[in-house]
Amino acid sequence: MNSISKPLLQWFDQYGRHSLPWQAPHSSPRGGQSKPANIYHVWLSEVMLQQTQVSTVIDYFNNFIQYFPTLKALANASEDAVLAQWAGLGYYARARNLHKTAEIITEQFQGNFPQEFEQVLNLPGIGRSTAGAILALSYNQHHAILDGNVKRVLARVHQVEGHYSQAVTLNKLWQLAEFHTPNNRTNHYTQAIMDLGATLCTRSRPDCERCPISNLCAAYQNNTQASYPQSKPKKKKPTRSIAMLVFVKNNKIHLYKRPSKGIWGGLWSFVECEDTPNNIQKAQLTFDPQALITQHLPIFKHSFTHYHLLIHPIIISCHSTQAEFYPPDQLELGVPKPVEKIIAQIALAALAS
DNA sequence: AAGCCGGGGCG
DNA sequence: CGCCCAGGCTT
Repeated sequence: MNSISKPLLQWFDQYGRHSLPWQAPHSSPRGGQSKPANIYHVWLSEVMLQQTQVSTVIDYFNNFIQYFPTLKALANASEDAVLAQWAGLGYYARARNLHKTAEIITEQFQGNFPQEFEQVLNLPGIGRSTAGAILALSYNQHHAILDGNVKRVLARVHQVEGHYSQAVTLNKLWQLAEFHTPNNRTNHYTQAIMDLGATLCTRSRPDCERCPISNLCAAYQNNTQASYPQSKPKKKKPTRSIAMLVFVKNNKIHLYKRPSKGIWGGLWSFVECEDTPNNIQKAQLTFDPQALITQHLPIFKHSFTHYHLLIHPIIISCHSTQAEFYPPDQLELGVPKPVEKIIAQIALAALAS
């Protein structure tokens, strides 16, 4: 069996992505880099890029390193300050683990990012693929990665049967990933196979005519590109309905910090309950017996990977509660996207009145 | 092995 | 509307 690494590396030198914000500047195509990669940047980008597309990450990455220029700065920040810059990116456990890892590295590794695979793998939020990517991209260590791009490329090259949510398929893909990863230029190869997946070997309409490894690709030879990777067995998504109670007092709104476990963990949100009159009344009275509903905003839908959420925002004015209230126009707290949406609507309504 | 965890973009 | 994205953690 032939490795795809040689033609892939050759293609990468000319057509790969060499100027992403987290890549070392002036990385020369062949033979090493004039400047070493900043492992803090590589680590941060790898975490941000988990289940998130490059185009989405770029702005968040640039903003994040403005606020937290170094690993030390990140470790010294509060979790809320980190979450505030992560808000909108999703999968908030990533941000909490990022912050925790910065603290661990500061305390246990004297502030230096570990260079041993097992140590990196043990850090929270870093699994097998991310650990391999960090060490390969930063130090040219010989490790395989297996992200969405690599899975798709290898599934096509080898016509791998089954979906990678099944352990058998995943193991096969890891074996193939390790087989193809070369001993030399592992850093460039790692970038190259991701670039190939992102720019040519795309999910729909792959550009096989420009692909440097089409002569090694079983799917191309058999014209079965559309059948790989095989699609995931689908399941129906349930729908839930909640009310978000926007308690207002002196032009400020009440928010509470959600528990780290569960949806929007660690972010700040409105009091919520099941969207029924009884539950709403109960929640309202519990918060403040004197509270009065002043407005119902239209119900809108927010979808997750595994369920749909119908959100019914209700504006409630109150007076006699001791709870914390915050000025909506200068929040320094991370809030979920739907909360941000509701706050924007309130601001508009206030402007109109 | 399966479920959970966001938000956006695309066909 | 369904699918997937530079996945990892929990159950």
